[in-house]
Amino acid sequence: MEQYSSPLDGIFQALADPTRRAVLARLGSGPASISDLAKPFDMALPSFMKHIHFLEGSGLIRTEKQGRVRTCTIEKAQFAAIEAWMSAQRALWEGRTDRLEQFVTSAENKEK
Amino acid sequence: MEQYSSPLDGIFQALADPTRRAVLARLGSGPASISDLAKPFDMALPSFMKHIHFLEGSGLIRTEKQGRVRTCTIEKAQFAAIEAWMSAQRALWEGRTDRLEQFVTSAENKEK
DNA sequence: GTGATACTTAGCCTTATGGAACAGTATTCG
DNA sequence: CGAATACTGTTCCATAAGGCTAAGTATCAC
Repeated sequence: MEQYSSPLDGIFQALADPTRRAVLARLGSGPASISDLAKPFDMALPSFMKHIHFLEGSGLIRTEKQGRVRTCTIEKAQFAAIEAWMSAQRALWEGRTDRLEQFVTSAENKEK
Repeated sequence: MEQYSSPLDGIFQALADPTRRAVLARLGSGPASISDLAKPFDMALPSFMKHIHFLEGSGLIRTEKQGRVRTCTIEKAQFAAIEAWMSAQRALWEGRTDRLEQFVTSAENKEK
């Protein structure tokens, strides 16, 4: 039924893990390499890399490799999707039916 | 059943599924029974119930049974946790180091 | 050129998730 | 009472998530 899922699926899924939220918090204060990001975590590098790939797949970060170092940067624009969903949700329970709500809820309906 | 290191784990995980987001959207305009909520979905009721339990476990909804009908209500207060995390995140990349950021990021650290 | 560094790739394992079916319980209706 | 309604409990299944090792590749430092 839901063959085409919303970007929100990946975004919220990415945020559901404390390791990934911590990475985002770290990247909030500027780009960093994989190994710098991994340092605080008691985790094997390939396991950590899965989190990075997940974050990149959700669009919340962007990565670029130069030489042997891959640098990760936060993708602030993607956070707008969360704000939009939150706004639409609030609009619903505040009984508002404005343009933003119409836009976002119709986008949600297309998920199914 | 669900053991999370932070309430945010459960909240974001709950939001990561389109069925559950649709349920929240529906509940935004007022409480509803399980079967009313389930109607739009092409899904067996026990499967649907898992989503309801998940939402209840995350604190995003509250349910109460009267007679044979269980009524679900959205728990708006829980959405504040998301807003708080978003604010903290924005504060980080805007270079602010105010009280809110201090509070929320220290709460995040306690997750581990 | 050798060795250290910084990822990558590829398996493997365990648990969680999202779905199903089927049977059961408890209310409410006629 | 008996039947329909509204969940609820149980079990099963396939796939994804999150962790691990071990081994591979590509730079960079000397």
